[in-house]
Amino acid sequence: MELTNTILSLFPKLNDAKGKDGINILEHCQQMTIPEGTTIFHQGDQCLNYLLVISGSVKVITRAENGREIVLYHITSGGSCVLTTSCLISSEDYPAEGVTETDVLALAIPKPVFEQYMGESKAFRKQVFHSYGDRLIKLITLVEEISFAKLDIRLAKFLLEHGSVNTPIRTTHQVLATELGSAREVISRQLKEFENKGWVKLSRGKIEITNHDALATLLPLTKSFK
Amino acid sequence: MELTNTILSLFPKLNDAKGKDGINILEHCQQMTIPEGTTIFHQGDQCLNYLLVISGSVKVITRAENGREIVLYHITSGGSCVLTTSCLISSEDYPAEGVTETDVLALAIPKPVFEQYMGESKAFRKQVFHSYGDRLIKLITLVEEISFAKLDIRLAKFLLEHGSVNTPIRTTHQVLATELGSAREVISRQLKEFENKGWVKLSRGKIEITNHDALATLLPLTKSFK
DNA sequence: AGCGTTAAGTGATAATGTCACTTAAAACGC
DNA sequence: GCGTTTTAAGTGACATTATCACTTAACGCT
Repeated sequence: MELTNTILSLFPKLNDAKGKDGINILEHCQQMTIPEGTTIFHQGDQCLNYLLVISGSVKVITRAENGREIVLYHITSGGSCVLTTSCLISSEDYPAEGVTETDVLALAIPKPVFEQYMGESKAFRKQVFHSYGDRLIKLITLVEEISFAKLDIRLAKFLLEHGSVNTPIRTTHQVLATELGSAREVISRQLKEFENKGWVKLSRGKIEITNHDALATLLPLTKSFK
Repeated sequence: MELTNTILSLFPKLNDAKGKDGINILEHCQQMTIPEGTTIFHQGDQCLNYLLVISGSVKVITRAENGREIVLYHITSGGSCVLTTSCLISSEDYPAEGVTETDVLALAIPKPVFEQYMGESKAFRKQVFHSYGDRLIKLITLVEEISFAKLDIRLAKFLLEHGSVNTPIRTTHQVLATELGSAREVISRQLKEFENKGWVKLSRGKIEITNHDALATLLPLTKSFK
């Protein structure tokens, strides 16, 4: 079946995730389609499924009292929601909120099935742990960037990762600010500076990169940039 | 045995962590004593054991190129090092460094034993997952605090959590700066302000809280403060 | 074309970080 | 005990980022 192949290419480990009964875990999953803009979890929620994202994107954010937000990470094709997983087990409150950024196709593994396969399939455990490790590393990298990296550098990095000379970035300054944990005005000013230098061209809801190399010279030649 | 009881009181789940052979996981562990100031892991290390901390404290930090550091979290009695665990499985580079802050007594579970019990003991899995969830939540909270909370509030919170009117805090401004991801000068000035208001009394290497309630009024009445 | 909505710009000010120092306290060596 | 070294803390000037209270501009709709 076509979908099954897609799933297996995204989560190769699942292929080997067979229980004692020899039944592949995929037989116990349920597909879900979630429309854009849905809050799939927020602080204090209980969670009854282990979620694997087949297509689309979920952003995980945390919010300050004054309404400022910061994106912690995105869950895209092949990712799983470790935060809800952790809540499957530890049931602590988690201080974050997950919102679909696009329509999302996900695979839901019910809690009892999840627990069964965690015990029975080493491959499945590996899959789950891998996701955890990824998130931890992403979060640590985020802390590092927020604490140490200057905003112009982080902004340049974001622009280069999300656009190029002939593919403009379609987003608002507000979204960028949330993505980088800054304030809209700060982003606007920084972008304006880039524009004054002739590195980008701005218009409402759109940022065009006009000088890729100049932007790239801002970036440090370190681990954090690939 | 006395030590075993200590261990079990710290990690109650381990008591139930028996393999198929009925042998408790504790039989396969090895005790380690690690002197203060030892770097137990740093970026790129491989790790061959799952580490449980029995006594003492390990700080996990990340460092900027310019030498500034920030403490990500501490592993104390009853904690385990999920970062090395994640590297037990996923073997990605982790962007952090672990240093013992005191002499540390730890239990090392060799990788094969770890994997065996992960498969065989639900209790052990719970224990491991719980640690993971804790860390994720701590890191998310840290991101939130760094991004949104003002420094005076974070500093006040730290002071109240680590000292009281008759138990002064013995530490340097530099250590505090690292703990809060700020710069020494900023901490010094902020502390000086507190001193001018009569809330604390400063001397070299020591901070005495003289007005607990005044400090406490800075803190917001939210989730992040208990 | 006019209106409401959303995106972006602006100036003033506050908070925090950075740099290049100075000053002061403790620790060490003899 | 006293000078020397090391470490901790203080200081002023300046850069960066955040916040606030707006204004201006672009777009989508009827």
